[in-house]
Amino acid sequence: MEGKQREGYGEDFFDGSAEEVARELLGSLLVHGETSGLIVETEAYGGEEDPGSHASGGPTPRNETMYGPPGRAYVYVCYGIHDMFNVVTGPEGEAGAVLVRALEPVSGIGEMRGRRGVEDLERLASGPGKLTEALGITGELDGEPVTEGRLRIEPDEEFSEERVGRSPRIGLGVDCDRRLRYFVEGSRWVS
DNA sequence: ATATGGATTGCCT
DNA sequence: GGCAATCCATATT
Repeated sequence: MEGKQREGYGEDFFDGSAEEVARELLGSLLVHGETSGLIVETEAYGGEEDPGSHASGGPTPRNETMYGPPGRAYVYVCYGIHDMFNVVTGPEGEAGAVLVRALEPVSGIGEMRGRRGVEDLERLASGPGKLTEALGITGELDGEPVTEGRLRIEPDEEFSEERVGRSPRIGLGVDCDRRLRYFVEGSRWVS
């Protein structure tokens, strides 16, 4: 055998609820070109019943990707400056997504440093806007599958329950009770 | 047609 | 710790 390529997840992996997928994505590898990082922090966003979700007001041109098939990238601009990377979850027709908030840099670190203009490893991808800049992810990738192609999510590490921390989601003016943020406890790479 | 406010970051005091 | 930067979808007139 040669050219052994790591298997990515299938579309069915992302077909569950945003909460399930958010938990399961911890320890997966996010890959774009030569650059990649281990996912150490995520947040779950639901559909119309979730006041913190972009889909809380029903379908609009902006959030239409969230209603599409699972396993696609949902990328949008925040504060007019930063791109945010999410993966669509749940069945087509139902809105749901998981926001990836932080990565542990794995490969292409020189390229990431160049894009970020930062040397410090801990500041390379420890935040939702930082990791998209580090990996070169932009709105152009909105709707792209992460199961195949240039942008992929692959299985890598597994974190046991006691290593997984939870907290309310960050930066929302609503829903400060539910703990829909998942992160690797004690990781240096969390935002 | 115009006004508002973010799923943030980095630089300032 | 506080706040400006900066774009566009969405709400309001």
